Amino acid sequence: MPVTLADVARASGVNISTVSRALRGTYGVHRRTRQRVLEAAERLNYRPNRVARGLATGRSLTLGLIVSDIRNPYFAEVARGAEDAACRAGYDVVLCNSDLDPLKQMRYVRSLLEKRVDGLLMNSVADLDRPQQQELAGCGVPIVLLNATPGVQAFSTVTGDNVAGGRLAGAYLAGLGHRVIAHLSGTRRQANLAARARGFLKAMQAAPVTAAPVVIHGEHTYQGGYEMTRKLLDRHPKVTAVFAGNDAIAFGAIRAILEAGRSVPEDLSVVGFDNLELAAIIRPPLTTIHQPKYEMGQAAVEILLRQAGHSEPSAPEHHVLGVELVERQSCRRL
Amino acid sequence: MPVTLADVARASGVNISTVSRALRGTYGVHRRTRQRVLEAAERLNYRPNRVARGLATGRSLTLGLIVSDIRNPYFAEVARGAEDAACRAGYDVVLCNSDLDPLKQMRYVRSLLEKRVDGLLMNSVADLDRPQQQELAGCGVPIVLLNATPGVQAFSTVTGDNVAGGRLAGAYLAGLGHRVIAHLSGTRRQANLAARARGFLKAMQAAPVTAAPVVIHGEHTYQGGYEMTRKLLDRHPKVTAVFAGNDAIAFGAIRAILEAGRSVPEDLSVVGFDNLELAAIIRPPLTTIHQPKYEMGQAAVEILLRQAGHSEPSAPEHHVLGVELVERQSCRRL
DNA sequence: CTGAAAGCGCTAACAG
DNA sequence: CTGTTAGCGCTTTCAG
Repeated sequence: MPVTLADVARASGVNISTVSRALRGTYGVHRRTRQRVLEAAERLNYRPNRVARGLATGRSLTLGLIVSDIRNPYFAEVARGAEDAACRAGYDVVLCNSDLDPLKQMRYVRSLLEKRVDGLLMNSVADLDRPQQQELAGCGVPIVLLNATPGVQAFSTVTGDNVAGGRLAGAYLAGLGHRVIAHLSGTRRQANLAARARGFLKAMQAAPVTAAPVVIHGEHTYQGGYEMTRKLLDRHPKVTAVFAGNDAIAFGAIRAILEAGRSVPEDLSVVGFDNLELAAIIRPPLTTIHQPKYEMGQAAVEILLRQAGHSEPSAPEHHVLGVELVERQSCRRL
Repeated sequence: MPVTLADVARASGVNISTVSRALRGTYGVHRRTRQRVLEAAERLNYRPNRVARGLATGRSLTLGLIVSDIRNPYFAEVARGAEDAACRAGYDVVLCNSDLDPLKQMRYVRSLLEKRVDGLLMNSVADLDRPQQQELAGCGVPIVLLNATPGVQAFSTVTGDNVAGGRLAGAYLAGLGHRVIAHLSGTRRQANLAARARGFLKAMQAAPVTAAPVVIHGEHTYQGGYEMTRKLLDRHPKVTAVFAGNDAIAFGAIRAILEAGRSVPEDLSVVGFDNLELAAIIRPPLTTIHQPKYEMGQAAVEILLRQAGHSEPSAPEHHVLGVELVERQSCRRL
């Protein structure tokens, strides 16, 4: 049904391969024949079949994006950056939600490879076991990992500067005069949250804090933040400031603080991490570490595109993007 | 480099077409030969090339999803529902962000068609001109539209019951004893917001309201809600309740109300529409009309899948999914 | 039940 | 500059 190269060739009285060349404008083709071809293609409303082209060239002009859940605004932002960059280069991206389930993750990877994607963008693969990681490493297409510790794996990585961010948050709070500061982190296996904690602790060492900082671990979610904070209020009444490992935790923390009849920032200062859109909207507006999510998606795709050309697996690239503190109204000077 | 059907055929001593049949389990193949083939495939770690298969069969097992912006939590939720349903059926979905720009939208459509997607899921095409809509209608793959008025176009549609939702909101507020109620809507061209307004007005007619309801139009965003509400507070001081066309507008409204030194729900009740996750988190928790976003994505994909089989264009299907009022704490009885 | 062979629509040498 | 000719890897008649 759809019109093919052969149809255009027939209509313009030249050979099919001439049509191919004329349409793509690679080789020299006589101006007049090219003209004829273009007209015929236009008239017949010719649309190249990218599947066929993909088979012939071995490149699908498609990238795979595996995130845990696109409903997480963090990943939505990354996805948008990735999609824009891909689109600009003529690529498109197929979206997969893994829910952080290793099996689901591998199923998607295999499926994408069968589709011959030219590159794979996924969040950290820390939850994959050795053989699975091996399989990935040897799959033949470039892979870039989001929020993975650079250099640990054989893959390229793009991440925000978590250590610097943690340090920034800690130093800011200390600079405001706080002396008893708590940190609400995620589960210990979350590499990026661990890095934020590390940075924070480093800042604490350099600061005139009176007590060793309290660090609480839990789920890195709104709910988790809520629960950690209830525990905190209960057990550590002297704390005057808290640094949350991410904004979701911070939102939960604020909720818990308000519910306990105390107020932010009068009684307790809080700073988050990520700078989700919501951070500016919530009351009080949240002071937080901005992570360039859109740019991270973008950077990841650019790496992929750069490496997709080479048939030899290229050396992994590692980008760590700068973060900055966005001051709003959830902290006060002591 | 990758192993092909021919490799497996060679390794198992049968013809390539036998391998093809054995692997897919369509036709009868002797159990023993099938066994041999499967073993060889396993041993060589054979992975079918879906591009090649797509070229041969004419089906790509891929769906296109065009939304205005995946960062909009509404679409993220729809996308997730769509992706889950697609995945379940062995399809995958490529994500496109159109920013509601008609040109971008058409570019994506063409690109997806070149890729031979088996179906297209996109938000309303109201902003496309006639020829563009024609092009879509004749493109040869099933299309389902989100939030488009059912039956107006030649396409299938999936939408929430906007009229019922608007009516629900209006009746609820009236039932609470409010007599002067305002509605904050979007631009007039937004068909779904217009439908919500219609439902609301209908409820107002049936209610013992004293004044004709105030309807304000503006941007259907947080910012828009903020601005409409400032105008409202300024010009219509007697209003005691407002129905916002969507949650984003409602959030902006609440913000404006609080900033004006008044409180929700003590001074002013507000109800939203959509039931974004955020609605439960914000203070005060927002009473709103729940729209089954995940299910809408799912339903849309199911239509697509059903129609993708038939070579003849199937008759458009229209699903309007029920909505319900979720009562939280942003409204009070008068 | 299995093999041979003809494509799917396009690209890419290789000749002219 | 243009035509010929092989494929890309898989499915699908059509014979056997």
